[in-house]
Amino acid sequence: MNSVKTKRLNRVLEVKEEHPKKRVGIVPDIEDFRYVKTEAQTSVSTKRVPASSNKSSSPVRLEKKIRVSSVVKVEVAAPENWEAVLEGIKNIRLSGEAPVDTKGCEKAGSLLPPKERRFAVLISTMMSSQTKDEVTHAAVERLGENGLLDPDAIVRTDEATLANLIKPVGFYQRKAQFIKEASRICLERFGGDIPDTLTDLLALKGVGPKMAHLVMSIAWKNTQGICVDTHVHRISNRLGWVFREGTKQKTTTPEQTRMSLEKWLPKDEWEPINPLLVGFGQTICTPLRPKCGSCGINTICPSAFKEASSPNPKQKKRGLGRS
DNA sequence: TTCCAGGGAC
DNA sequence: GTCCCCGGAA
Repeated sequence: MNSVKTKRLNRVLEVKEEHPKKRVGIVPDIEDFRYVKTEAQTSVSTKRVPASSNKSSSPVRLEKKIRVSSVVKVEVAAPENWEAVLEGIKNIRLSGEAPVDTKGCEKAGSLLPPKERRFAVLISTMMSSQTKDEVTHAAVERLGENGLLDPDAIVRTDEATLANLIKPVGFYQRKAQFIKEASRICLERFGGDIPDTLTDLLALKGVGPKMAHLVMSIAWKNTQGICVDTHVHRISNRLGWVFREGTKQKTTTPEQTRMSLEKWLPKDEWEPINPLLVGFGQTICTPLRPKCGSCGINTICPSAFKEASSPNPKQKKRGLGRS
């Protein structure tokens, strides 16, 4: 067991040594955009830029600005028992079906040639947030039937038509707009293919860290980071797997969770951890009233029965009126 | 009726 | 950090 820890530390040290800490490029079109080769921390912000020199009628334009900054990875010991916990969750997942198992994005365009398949994965991913997998899948099918799993065709389709086609997916109007714009960028800057780096994916509106990592994994088979969604975020905290930088406090955002997890979780677990925890979160480790009683790791989980089936203690006030 | 999810805009 | 987008689930 000591060997495990040693191995882990060696691994981390390795990362530390190869850390180049260099700026390697500036992406055109986006002002003041710098990134480093070693992705480690991603922040996304928007910036106001004058739309054009002299059009008083047009408002300022917003550019999405991404900065991937490097941080020195420190030696972080893996959580006690993490292997047993992970193993336990894997066993739980083997014995039951979870919605995530009847997948979505992974299967998108699986019959298509590589480039077309990648595009289908991107579009599928962009549509999938807050949307059941079956609904996303159906929308992808509908696009395919209409010859619209193709950036060129999408660019030539008007937004309302596109929105109508994908309609049952969540936020379809907004997504139609983002998908059209992403298609244009794929054509203009990537020869009709999808971006193959995290940074370029993040530059697409409608693609945030969660989806960007998912696309890198699925479309390019090149896992750059952990795809952290609400389930991974919640469960990692319940397990005591993640902490805010330099503290022992829980993380408060999925991005903090991602960085904290990546510090110690072996890389070959990065891709499978998402479907694993998502399914676990859908069936057992639910946001509200987790089913600790029937959870196979309730003897080793630090949060077992801690927030059990008591009535929702949340008393966060919503905006009750106007001021 | 309220809550919730990724991401954008502010 | 807060609201908004849609619609389904609690």
